[in-house]
Amino acid sequence: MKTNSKSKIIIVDDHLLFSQSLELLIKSFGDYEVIERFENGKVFIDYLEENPLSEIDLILLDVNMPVLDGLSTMKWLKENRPDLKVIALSVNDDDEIIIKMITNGAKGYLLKDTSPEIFREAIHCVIEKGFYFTELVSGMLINKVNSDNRKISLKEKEIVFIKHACTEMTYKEIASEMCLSPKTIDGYRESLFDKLEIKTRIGLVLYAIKHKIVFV
Amino acid sequence: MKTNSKSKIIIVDDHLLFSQSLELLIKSFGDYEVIERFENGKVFIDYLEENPLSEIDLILLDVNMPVLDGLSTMKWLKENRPDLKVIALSVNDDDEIIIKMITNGAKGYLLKDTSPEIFREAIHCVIEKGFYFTELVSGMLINKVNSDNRKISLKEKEIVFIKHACTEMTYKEIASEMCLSPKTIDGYRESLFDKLEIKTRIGLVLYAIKHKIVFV
DNA sequence: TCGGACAAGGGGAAATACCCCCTTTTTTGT
DNA sequence: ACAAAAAAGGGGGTATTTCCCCTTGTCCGA
Repeated sequence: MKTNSKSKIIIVDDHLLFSQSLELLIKSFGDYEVIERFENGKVFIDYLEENPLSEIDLILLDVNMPVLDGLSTMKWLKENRPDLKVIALSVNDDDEIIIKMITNGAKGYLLKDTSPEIFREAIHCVIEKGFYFTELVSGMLINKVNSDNRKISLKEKEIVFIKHACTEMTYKEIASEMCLSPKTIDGYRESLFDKLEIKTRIGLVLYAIKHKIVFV
Repeated sequence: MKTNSKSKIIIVDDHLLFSQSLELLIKSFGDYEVIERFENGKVFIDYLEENPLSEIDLILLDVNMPVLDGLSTMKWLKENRPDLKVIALSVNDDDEIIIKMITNGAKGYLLKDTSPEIFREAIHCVIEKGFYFTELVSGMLINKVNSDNRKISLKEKEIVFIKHACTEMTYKEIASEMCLSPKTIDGYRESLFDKLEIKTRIGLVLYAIKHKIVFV
């Protein structure tokens, strides 16, 4: 039956203007229909759990959303519904997040300034062939597998310390806040300086902001 | 003739998916037509200069764009075409930028997660009555006029110093970089701490990033 | 000629950065 | 199952940097 019925698409995006408009754009292509729209990952997952048998050919998933964001949603899908095909949509071309979305199973990653023609081709491609990657994304994948293998993994305590370090508290104050001796805090500091290749607390703050450990 | 012809709208947004989709949404309302779309302020202004007589009822202006952003475009419009009505569209509800867009003549400010119904009402309102402000924006305006009158103005040297302070250089190194005595730098530091109500260099870094003096 | 900005400096307390050291628990490899 | 190896927490001491207050001169515009 699939050959003569339209492909079923779901949109998950908190920008209502965008998601409703996008539905119209997709409709105008003629080959697809938007069966549902959700404004964050949470309500989308709720829907999937209540309707496990609903037929879905493609999911258009926004990366930046409140409540449950694109990456977390992607992780849930990888775990629970790896059968579903997802194209991630985003305004930013941040290396990290693109890699993460793809390693968690996204079949495509499009920026929102993509032209409607390419968008249409990507939808077609993913539904028919299973994937679609732009040059931007392919290039990034090649770069990443070649170079960035030494992954810096931060432990929970370190993250907490970094967040505190991004305030005007002194280390002593941070220590008492975290119920640890100032010496332990000094140990965290030193090992982080070493690990992150920085020399001052300023460097730590810049690192934290760049890697979205803290928000400004 | 205006009463029985559709209102003419222009969209300026670099997200092609959004802008093309939005055109469809606006068309679906029935009362409006999108006569042009541009992907940044620069090409839009070029168009205005070449077609100074084109009839435009409303401009939907994205705030975050490459080449020439929403605010700069708004300033140009205030200077050169104050007759044109603009609704600013944005994903972020940053106080500063909202205030700036409005003080530069925007007749409305909508977040992109606005519902299509409110969007439609806003368009209607601005074309007919001249303005439309959501509660978010009104509340912000009231807050701002009441509280934030003391403007913090930074001098060029101070800006340069702040940029250097947002690196791992010591104050001594900054001094030699700026060809000043460490003690002069110390003076800059102290007066800034005072002015910006901060207590540590960390606070200065956070301030600089928050106010986009430096970028991460 | 007064005030105010800018530049420079002295002295000192506090915080930060950088050493080398120790014990206890947890994890891991085989 | 057991030893080896990390990881987590704490300690002493020192050098450097940051932070703070207070003074001196100069130049410039009102």
